[in-house]
Amino acid sequence: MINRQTYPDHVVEHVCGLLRNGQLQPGDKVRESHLAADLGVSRAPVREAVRHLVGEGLLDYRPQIGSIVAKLSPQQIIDSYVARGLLEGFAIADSGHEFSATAKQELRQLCELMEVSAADGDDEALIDAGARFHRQLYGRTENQQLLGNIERLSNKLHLLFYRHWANFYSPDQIRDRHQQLLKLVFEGEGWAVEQGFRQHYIETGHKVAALYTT
Amino acid sequence: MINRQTYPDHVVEHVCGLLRNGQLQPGDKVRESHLAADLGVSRAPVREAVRHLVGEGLLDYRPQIGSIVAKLSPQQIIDSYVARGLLEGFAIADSGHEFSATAKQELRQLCELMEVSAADGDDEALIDAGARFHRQLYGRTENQQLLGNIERLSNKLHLLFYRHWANFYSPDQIRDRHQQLLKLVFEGEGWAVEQGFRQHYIETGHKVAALYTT
DNA sequence: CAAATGTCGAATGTCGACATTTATGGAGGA
DNA sequence: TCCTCCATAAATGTCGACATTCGACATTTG
Repeated sequence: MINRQTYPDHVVEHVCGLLRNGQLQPGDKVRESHLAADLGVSRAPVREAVRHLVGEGLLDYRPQIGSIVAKLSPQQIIDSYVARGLLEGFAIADSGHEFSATAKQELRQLCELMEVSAADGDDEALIDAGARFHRQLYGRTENQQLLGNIERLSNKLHLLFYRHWANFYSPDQIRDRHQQLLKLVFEGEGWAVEQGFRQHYIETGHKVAALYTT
Repeated sequence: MINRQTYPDHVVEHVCGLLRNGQLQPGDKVRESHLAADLGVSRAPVREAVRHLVGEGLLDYRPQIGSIVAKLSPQQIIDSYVARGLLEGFAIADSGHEFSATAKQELRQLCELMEVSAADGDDEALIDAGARFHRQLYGRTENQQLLGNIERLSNKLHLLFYRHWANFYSPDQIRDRHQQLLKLVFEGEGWAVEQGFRQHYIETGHKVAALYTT
């Protein structure tokens, strides 16, 4: 058995699941005892999982009080997307090797898939295609340190906000925006690539943040 | 009491202290029982502290085996410094407000202080001045998300490698390198600032990594 | 003699219980 | 009616103990 699955991992998965299906929403209290009871384990592994999620930025934690699902302010939302644009843009611009023809083809197909999914109103497929699109790009970096940071941030934003960004643009716009990014990437001008992705995420960040200015 | 000091915090401080004074070195095993015994607490808070340090990247962890002080490969060292240059450069270039005259003055004095400390062979003062120099720069960002990432990375590199970088350059070079960075920052060309800091850390990263190619 | 195997000690993984702190809700008084 | 205070309940913080797993050494076998 290569990767031994310990209890804390299960708990983390469980909480992520609750976040995904909306049973846990930003601001909700996360009670260790409840998680422990639900999963039939003691609080020790649950505490580890919770502390892990706190480290990931998915939960906010205050000693003696407990933890709640992270509730980012509009500014924090923007900041997070800015940071992601910075990291992803650099990762892509910095990854040395060329794209194979099949890799380019795949990425272009993902743009089409996004448009089709959006047109069909299949948010899940759209979001999944988007995630794959971006991961195929930033995943090319050989800088594992960078990759880890990107994935942490990506996962956090995905779990907290994935519900929303499907509705910001028309199917056409979604395809065009991502095709434009691809054009920058394939042309290979580092600085332009970085600027492009920064802008891409700044815009998304502002749109998401606008939903939380109540 | 604003910030309640819990046991795990003490343990984290303790481990960081051991890293600072060299009693813990990369690759050393970190035993929960020993830490618990040394600090007179049970293993529960120790485990939390260890998991926290794992999240910070200071410890490597393998289930059922335990954790060791992170032992970065030369490539990982370079990657980490590249990431830091990326984050710090952007944070500085992106921070909007101008420098006050006193702020500029303070930064220039830190350059001088670094030179003097290096000339005196006072590594501790040199390292401290360097840390303050960089923190005064990147700390100007209002992007808390970014700041958190920078400080995590900064702290990690500091604790793992602070012993070395004092010896890479002559006192003159140290002062000149940092004065050059200041010049870029004060002139305010965003892209040049980012490039400058990236280069600064790439060079440092390669020098540190070279020490670990045994 | 080398390699595989069995055994033992030690460290981690998990548990249940207790101590401490916080939040809640009601009783009492202004 | 509203505020204050206190009592109660519930959640977190910590502890000690047990179960399980890993690593190392001694032993056996080819």
